[in-house]
Amino acid sequence: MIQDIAQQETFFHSRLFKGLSKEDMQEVAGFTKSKRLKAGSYLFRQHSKATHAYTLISGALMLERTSQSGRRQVIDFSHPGNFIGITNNDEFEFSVYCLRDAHLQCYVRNNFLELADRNPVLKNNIRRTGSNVLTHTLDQLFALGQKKAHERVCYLLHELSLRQSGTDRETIDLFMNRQDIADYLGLTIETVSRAFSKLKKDGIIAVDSPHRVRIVEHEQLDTLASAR
Amino acid sequence: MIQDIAQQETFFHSRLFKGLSKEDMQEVAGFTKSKRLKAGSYLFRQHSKATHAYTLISGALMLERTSQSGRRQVIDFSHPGNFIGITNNDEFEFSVYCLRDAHLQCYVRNNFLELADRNPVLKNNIRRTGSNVLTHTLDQLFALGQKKAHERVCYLLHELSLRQSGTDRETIDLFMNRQDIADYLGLTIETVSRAFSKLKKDGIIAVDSPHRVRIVEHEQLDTLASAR
DNA sequence: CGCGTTGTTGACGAGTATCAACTATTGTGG
DNA sequence: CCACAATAGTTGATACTCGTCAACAACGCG
Repeated sequence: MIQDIAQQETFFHSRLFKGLSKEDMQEVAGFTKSKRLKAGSYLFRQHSKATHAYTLISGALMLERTSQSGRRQVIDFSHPGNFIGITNNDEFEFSVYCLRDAHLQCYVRNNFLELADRNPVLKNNIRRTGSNVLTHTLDQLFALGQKKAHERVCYLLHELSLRQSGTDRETIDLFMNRQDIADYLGLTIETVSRAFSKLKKDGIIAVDSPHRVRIVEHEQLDTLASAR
Repeated sequence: MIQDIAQQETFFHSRLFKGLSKEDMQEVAGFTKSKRLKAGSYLFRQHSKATHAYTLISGALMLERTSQSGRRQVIDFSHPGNFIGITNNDEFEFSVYCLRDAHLQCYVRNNFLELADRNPVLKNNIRRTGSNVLTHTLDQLFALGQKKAHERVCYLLHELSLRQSGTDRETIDLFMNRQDIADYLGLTIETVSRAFSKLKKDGIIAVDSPHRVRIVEHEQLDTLASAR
């Protein structure tokens, strides 16, 4: 119950709707549906028609892209509050996989865009969200092109630390597995594992369990994350 | 003179203005200026105000991004016909450097966006162009994350082959230097050089001069370009 | 023609992938 | 709730790729 209120807050305070009036929000509510998604299923697939857009209320998602030869590149991980499905194309350019049982707000794309046409605030918010996708991808590009394995892992931990909800920036909940991390950072699972071991040995992080990591030396982690 | 006609053609047949009426084009012309840029100078810098947008008529540009630590990631190379400066943000997320004396069409951003608001065709074209930037970046991400040095070089050659104007898909004009290629592919100049040598030895390309390469085995090149 | 810049090649070492064995964790049925 | 199996993660040995440093070659320009 307390969690449900927190979830609603996440919805209304999402960057996407920041600055919208009560009336606007009611119109949004008119073409919005709630959706539950089980971990292990897909929200939508690469190349499917982009009929809807989504806000993640709770749970965790993963954006991935598969090449012709079947190899996967993980593009991003989604936290509550994130907006998914803003695409300039009519088709999605990636698949969205559910890592943890999720609750989403689901908007009809055409209604959404139409409202955005009339509402400069929303329009601007959407534009900025889209821009952030590109900025993020460019940062990732830099990480893959320039950084070493353990620096890439720091980059991920730094990102997760900033984005996860709640006030605790130290304890990081790794809701993805090692293969997902590897495919995100352009590494193998073994190298990712070794990177964690190295960071642990150097006293920068503490690994409580494979999916629960604490940042011990935040500054050193940040330095490594933005190295090169 | 003949070249000038060709350049005009490039402007009017640009994907950006595809499907626009004569009247629309006249309005576009109203807030459009011609601009010449010397090789070695910047069209605009990262973080500068995005007041204008551009179409490249002739010459060659390079999109790059610099990290806090001063390291450079080349994002893309621009050919005649390409649209530059579509950004969701108010600031540019990258710098644009002129590799070869360029002729550009230069639009006032606000007028441009305002017309786009009224004109669904143009709006759609802009949206698609923006989408292509993301798609391209995602492809590059995949290349950096998954491919080997010589495969990345093939990926670049394949791209250049597809995009360069003219009918000759075999002879490739490398208007950037080895450092630019290295920073685009996340490699060092030595590795890039060795990759060219290997492809030459394997009979896939012929290197007429450092900036002039012929594709001998197109199929093999494509296979390597899309490997993994 | 000499000089600076750009590109190539070689030797070597650091870093990452691969293969394999092992350990920890999670899930399932009794 | 436990035992066991299946899955996920870690560690070690080794090979290969790529980066680094250094020398050399080719090109462009005054």
